[in-house]
Amino acid sequence: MKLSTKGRYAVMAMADLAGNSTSHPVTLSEIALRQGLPVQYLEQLFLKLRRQGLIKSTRGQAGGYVLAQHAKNIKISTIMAAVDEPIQVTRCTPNSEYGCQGRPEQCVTHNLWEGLALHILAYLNQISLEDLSNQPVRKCGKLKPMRGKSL
Amino acid sequence: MKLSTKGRYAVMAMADLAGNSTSHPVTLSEIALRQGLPVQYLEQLFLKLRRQGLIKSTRGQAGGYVLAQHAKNIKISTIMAAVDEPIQVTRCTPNSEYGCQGRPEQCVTHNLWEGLALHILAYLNQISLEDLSNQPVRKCGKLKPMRGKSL
DNA sequence: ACATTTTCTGACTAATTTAGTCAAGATTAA
DNA sequence: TTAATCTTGACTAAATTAGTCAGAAAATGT
Repeated sequence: MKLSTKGRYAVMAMADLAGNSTSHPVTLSEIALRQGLPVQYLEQLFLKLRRQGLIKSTRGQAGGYVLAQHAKNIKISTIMAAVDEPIQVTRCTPNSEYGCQGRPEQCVTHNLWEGLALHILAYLNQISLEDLSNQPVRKCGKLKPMRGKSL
Repeated sequence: MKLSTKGRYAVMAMADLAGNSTSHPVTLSEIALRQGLPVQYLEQLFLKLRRQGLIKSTRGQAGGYVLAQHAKNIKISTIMAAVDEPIQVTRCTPNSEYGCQGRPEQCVTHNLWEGLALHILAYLNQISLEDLSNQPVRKCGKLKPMRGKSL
């Protein structure tokens, strides 16, 4: 059960954008530098984010990217979906070679995985970019779970 | 965010074992047949499950595998861990090339991913093999979320 | 007009992971 | 002994990941 860099980088970059693009557009190289990510990989991701209407771009000098919506309204789940990071815990399609092709007795675990996927989605859908910015800065590695809307 | 077949197959096979090994050991080929999984792949998985003390094996004729503990006490999270299916949503190690190497300001998303991992683990840790067996049989594809301890 | 900065886009690729297969041995029961 | 079964490591084809490369297009400053 892994999260690929695609999803992780996208959220990192969007969080950066949320915090820094308030007055003027932010360039990819700025973000790449601040977050320590490869620029040319970000280009790919931002293309998708723009096509999904999450960000707006300005070309040329003094250009860059800005959020297309208020940070409060952009959910983590939306970002993940935009860069093709699906929450995929079952391969129970009608045509799959293995799995429960219409054989309900083989499907004991199906509900388990479906439930897990719903669980994850609900979690990511409840947290917005704004929530990320508002949390207290904390050293990496020394993690204590938060109360309430636990990040 | 994907679940690999390793974790999925392991849970499927263990659930099968829980339901069928009450009176006598169950062979891998039986499980493979019932669940529609490749035998030789299951061998690999069962090796790990045995080494982690989740199942017991008997060799020779009439041999096979049995649960080493009561189904009630075997949590899904334990099975996943046993076959090396870690819940990995961050790569925030001290030596990673990208990520937040001691730079706390770059770590806005860290708590998010840690929280997600905890969330997933809690979910998988709350469900036992017995829970899987006790749920009502239901056609694959027609899924309605359950109440209470939602599978 | 021109140079510079920036986004935009598709094609390509090396490394890793996944999802197995293959082959040979060890152990036990009949 | 023979057949069934687990045990184990080595191997591999295919897919995915995580990028890189190259160049076009657009906007801006001089």
